[in-house]
Amino acid sequence: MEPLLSELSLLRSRTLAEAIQEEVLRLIRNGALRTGEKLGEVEFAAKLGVSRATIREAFRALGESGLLTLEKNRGAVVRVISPAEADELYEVRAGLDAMAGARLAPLITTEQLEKLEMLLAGLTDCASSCDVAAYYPLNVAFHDSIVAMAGNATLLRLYRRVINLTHLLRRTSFADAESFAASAAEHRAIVDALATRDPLAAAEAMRRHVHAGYARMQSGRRTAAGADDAAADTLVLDAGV
Amino acid sequence: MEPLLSELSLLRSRTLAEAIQEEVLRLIRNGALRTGEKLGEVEFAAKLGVSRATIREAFRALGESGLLTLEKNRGAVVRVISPAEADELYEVRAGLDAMAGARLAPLITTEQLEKLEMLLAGLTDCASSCDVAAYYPLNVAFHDSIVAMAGNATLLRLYRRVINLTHLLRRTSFADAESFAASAAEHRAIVDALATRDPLAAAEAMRRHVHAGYARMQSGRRTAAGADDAAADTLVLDAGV
DNA sequence: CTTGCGGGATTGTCTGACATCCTGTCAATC
DNA sequence: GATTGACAGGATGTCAGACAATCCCGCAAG
Repeated sequence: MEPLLSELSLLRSRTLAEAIQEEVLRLIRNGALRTGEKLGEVEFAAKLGVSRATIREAFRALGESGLLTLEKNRGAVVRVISPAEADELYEVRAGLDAMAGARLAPLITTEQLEKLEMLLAGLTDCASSCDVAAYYPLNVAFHDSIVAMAGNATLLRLYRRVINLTHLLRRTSFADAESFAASAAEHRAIVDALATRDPLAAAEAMRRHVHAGYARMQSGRRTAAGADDAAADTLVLDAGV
Repeated sequence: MEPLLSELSLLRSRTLAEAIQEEVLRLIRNGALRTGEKLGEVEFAAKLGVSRATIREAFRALGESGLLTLEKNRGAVVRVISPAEADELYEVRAGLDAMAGARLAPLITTEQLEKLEMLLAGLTDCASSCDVAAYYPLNVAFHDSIVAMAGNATLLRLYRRVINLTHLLRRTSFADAESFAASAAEHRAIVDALATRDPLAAAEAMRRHVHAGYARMQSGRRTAAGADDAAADTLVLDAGV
């Protein structure tokens, strides 16, 4: 974790606790920290080269954001999300995405449509070459862009919070070209609906995509059950939502 | 063994920082802390009888929750919400309420309907007697109950976060019986729509109510502009949303 | 009026300390 | 053998104090 320190000393505009907060989020996102894992204060402080007080500030913020579970006298663990909570999470996410779609559709500009088309082109490229590793960040950017374009910063904040929580779910990639194609088609449908400028159509396209993606993720996990080895753990990919 | 546990369990399960967090929220809610007010660490630590470290943990969590704005080397201030952000906030709230309504309508039980009817009866009582002080908490309870009944804990968490943010807005009460009546009618419409068990109708009733309530709040503030004296500051009431 | 310059106040961060609580172990007991 | 009790070790909750970096404000100079 030496690279963190060099980065920290360079970023004077951020507080140490904030930097650590982001670092933990990064560690969760890329799978270095896994669900249920315990984060000892002294251990973490030593590893990151900061004091316990700073670590505790970061942990408390992460607890408030829902990424960590803090229990008194028992420390912090990476939050465990039950299947039921995952359902809830994706239902809420579908609702937020639908909101963004409904808001954006009537106001979307041609530049924004072009940007989405560009992202979509990248997505279909990755899909056709089955490059799952490249697909994931593009997919995240695609959805984040739509919500950001909706022009409601409060909505964007909530959306990103929910997205961060979804990173706590063990992500499974779809190896089959079929799922790739379905995901790509849904993305296409979203952009088309936005181009129509019809709020309801855009909202529905978004909602359908999230639900379908979640369903793909669940079926993917179901088929991948048992093959839960180290390779699967380092595989950090989304379900094509 | 119950009596002892009541006090002990509170201290055992709650950390000092968490208690302070709630205390600050309470102070914001009842108007003791006003928007834009600065919270000095040492001052607050002395006032609450805790150390700076604990205060900083609480402040960081509150910053993450959006109630405080933390700027490096500049301290914490109660977040200031611009009119544009207020618009965003209520739009998001309308969306969340609509989600809850849509989810609850098909599954609502008769007991739940009865509870809502009871809350509604209390609301109309307060409305007819123009008891604004009693109206506010009932109103909050009414809406919170609906979202809680929706059975999506994640949604409820997000909803409460948004509601907490709305507490940062200077609330203005409607003195006129007209607004009272409108609010009561909308609540009636919500319960009726839920009783229908039609998701779309319930969602629309919720959404309309939030938007109408926000409009009432804005018009109330507009007419109350200028009469912005101490009495108005201590008046902690909602806009009948 | 603007600019530049202290100096006090506040924040960021660390160290060290101590009481309390949790956890795992091991022996005593039933 | 399972349950209980006691105990040591480690982790957390909270505090006090320290110090550098930074901000803020007033005042003098231009």
